[in-house]
Amino acid sequence: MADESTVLDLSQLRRSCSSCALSDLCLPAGIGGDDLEKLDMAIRDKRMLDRGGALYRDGDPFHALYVVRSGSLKTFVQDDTGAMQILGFHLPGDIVGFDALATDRHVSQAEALERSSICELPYDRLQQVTSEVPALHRQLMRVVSREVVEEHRHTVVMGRQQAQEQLAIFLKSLSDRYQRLQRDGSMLTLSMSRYDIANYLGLVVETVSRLFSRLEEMGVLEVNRKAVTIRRPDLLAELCRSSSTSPSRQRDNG
Amino acid sequence: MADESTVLDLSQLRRSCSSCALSDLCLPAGIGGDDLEKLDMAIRDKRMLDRGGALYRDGDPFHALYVVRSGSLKTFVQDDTGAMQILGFHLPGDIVGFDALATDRHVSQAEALERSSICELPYDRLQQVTSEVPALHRQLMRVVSREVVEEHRHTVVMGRQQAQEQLAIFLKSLSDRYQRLQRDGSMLTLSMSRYDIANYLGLVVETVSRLFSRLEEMGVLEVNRKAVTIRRPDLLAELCRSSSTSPSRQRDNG
DNA sequence: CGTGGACTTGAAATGACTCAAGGCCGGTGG
DNA sequence: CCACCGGCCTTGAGTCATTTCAAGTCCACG
Repeated sequence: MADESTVLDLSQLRRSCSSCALSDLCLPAGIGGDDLEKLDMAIRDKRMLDRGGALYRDGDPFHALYVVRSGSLKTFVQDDTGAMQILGFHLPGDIVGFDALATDRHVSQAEALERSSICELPYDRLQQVTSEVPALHRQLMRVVSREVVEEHRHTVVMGRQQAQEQLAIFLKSLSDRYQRLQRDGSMLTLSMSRYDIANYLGLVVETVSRLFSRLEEMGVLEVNRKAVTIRRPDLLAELCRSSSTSPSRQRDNG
Repeated sequence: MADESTVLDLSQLRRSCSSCALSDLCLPAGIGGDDLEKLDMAIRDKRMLDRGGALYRDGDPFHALYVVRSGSLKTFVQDDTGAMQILGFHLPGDIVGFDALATDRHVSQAEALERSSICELPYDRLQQVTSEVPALHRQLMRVVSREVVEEHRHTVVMGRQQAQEQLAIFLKSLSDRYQRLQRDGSMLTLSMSRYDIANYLGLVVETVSRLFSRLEEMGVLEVNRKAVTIRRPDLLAELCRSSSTSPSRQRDNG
C-alpha cells in the first residue's frame, strides 16, 4: 500500500481523476463524465513529499487545495512559543488547505507523516472550472462541510474525560476510515508518532503509551510499534462509550 | 443590547443586509451595491427564538444557513446516550448550519441561549444568487473557511492541560469577539450556563466554578453570576499562555 | 413564601501528569 | 559487520490537578 505511488507510472496519473481510485471519495464524487474532464484540467502535477516534508506552512500564501493520494499527513498549528496542536491526520482521499480560504493565507501547517503523494488543485483554476460547472461548486461546499463535521468529531473525542475512551475512539475512527479506503480495518499502521497521537488527543505521551499497553493486556489490541492489530473490535467499540456515564456531560442542561 | 431586536421595527429589518450593522461581519462583507440587493432577495424573514428554542435539530433536513442577528446560540452534538458536546457559542454576525451541507441533513443542533433574532438564508435561493454573483460564491467559501479556523481555535483550547489556562483563553476570546462587535470587551455577559462552559472546555462544572472563584480572588475578574468583568486584562492575557511550558506539547516531534 | 435549578464550596478519591530511568530500533560510521 | 548514537517508546514511582461525591447557597419564578 505504501509503495503504490512508486510502482505506478507518475506521468500516467497526471490529470486523471477518472482513473483515480479515490474519485468517489474526494472532489469528483458525484460529478459526471464531461465535467470530470474539465475538473482534470484544474489539477496540477502531483507532488511527492518525504516524511517530515511540508506541504504548506503557517503564513504561506494560499494558492491551492491538496488531495492526499497516498501516504498520510498531519495538520497542526503552532503558537508563538512553538507549542504544537495537531488538528488532524489525513489519509488518501482527504482534502486539506481549507484554512487558507478565509484570509488567503494558511493559518496552519501540513506535513507528511511518511512518503506521500499529493494532488494539487490550484484555486484560480478551480474557480474557473467551478464557474463552468455548478455541480462542482456544490460539491466543493460539500467537501468543506465534511471537513467541518470531521472537526466536530475531533472535538467530541477531546471532550471525553477518560483517556482510554479517547484512544479507543481514535483507533476505531481510524479503523473506520481504513475500511472506507477498502483496507483491512483491523490492521492499522500508525504513521504518526505516539507524541502526535497524544497531542491530538490532548494527553501526554506516557499516558498514550500506557494505554496501548493496557489495551494489549486486555486483549483488545496487539501492538507492535507502529503496527496495531485490533483483536477484539467488539471490545474496542464497547470502550468507546464505556464511562460516558459522567452526569455533568450527560444531558443538555443549558 | 438584549432588547435591541424588540425595539427595532421587525418588518423594516427584513431583507436589508445593507442596513444591517453586521453587514461587514457576515456574508455581505466585500459585496457591492447591486449584488447586495440580489443577496437581500435570498434572505427570508427573520426568526425569533426564545431561550432554549431550537434553530435546528440533529437529523433535520438542510434547507438554510442562519445568521445570528442578536442574542446568542450554542451548537452541539448529542450521542445516542444523550451525552452532549458543545461545539461552539455564536454571537451576532456568526453563521451556523454548515454542518448540513455535506449530507443535506443537520448532524448537530443549534439552540438559543437567550432570546435571539436569526436571519434565515434558504440555500436554494442562496445558490441561485450565487450563480449570478460569483463574488458571493467566493465569499461563502471564505465564511465557511472562517468556521474551520474557528474550530481549530477550539481544538487548541481543549488541548491545553491546565483548566485555568483553558478558561482564561475562553474568556479572552469572548472578550475579543465582543470588541469586534463594538461592545465593551471587559464587560462580558455569559449567556451560557457554567455547565455549557465546562462542557465546551471538556471539564466538569465544579472545576469551572472553582476557577471563576480563583480568578476573582486573584483580582483578574469580578464575577457576578452571568456578569463577568475583566479587571486585569493584562493578567488574563498572561494566564492564557502561562503553563504552556509542558515539554511534551512543546515542539513538533513527529 | 416556597420550590427548583443553577451555582458554589468542601472533602476525598483517582486518573493523568511529572520526573526519571531504561529498552528498543534504525541509522551512521568505523 | 558491529558498536555506537539518538530518537522513539515504554515503564515505574510519586505528585497533583481535576473529578467525584455530597452539602449547601443563591436567585428567579410561580
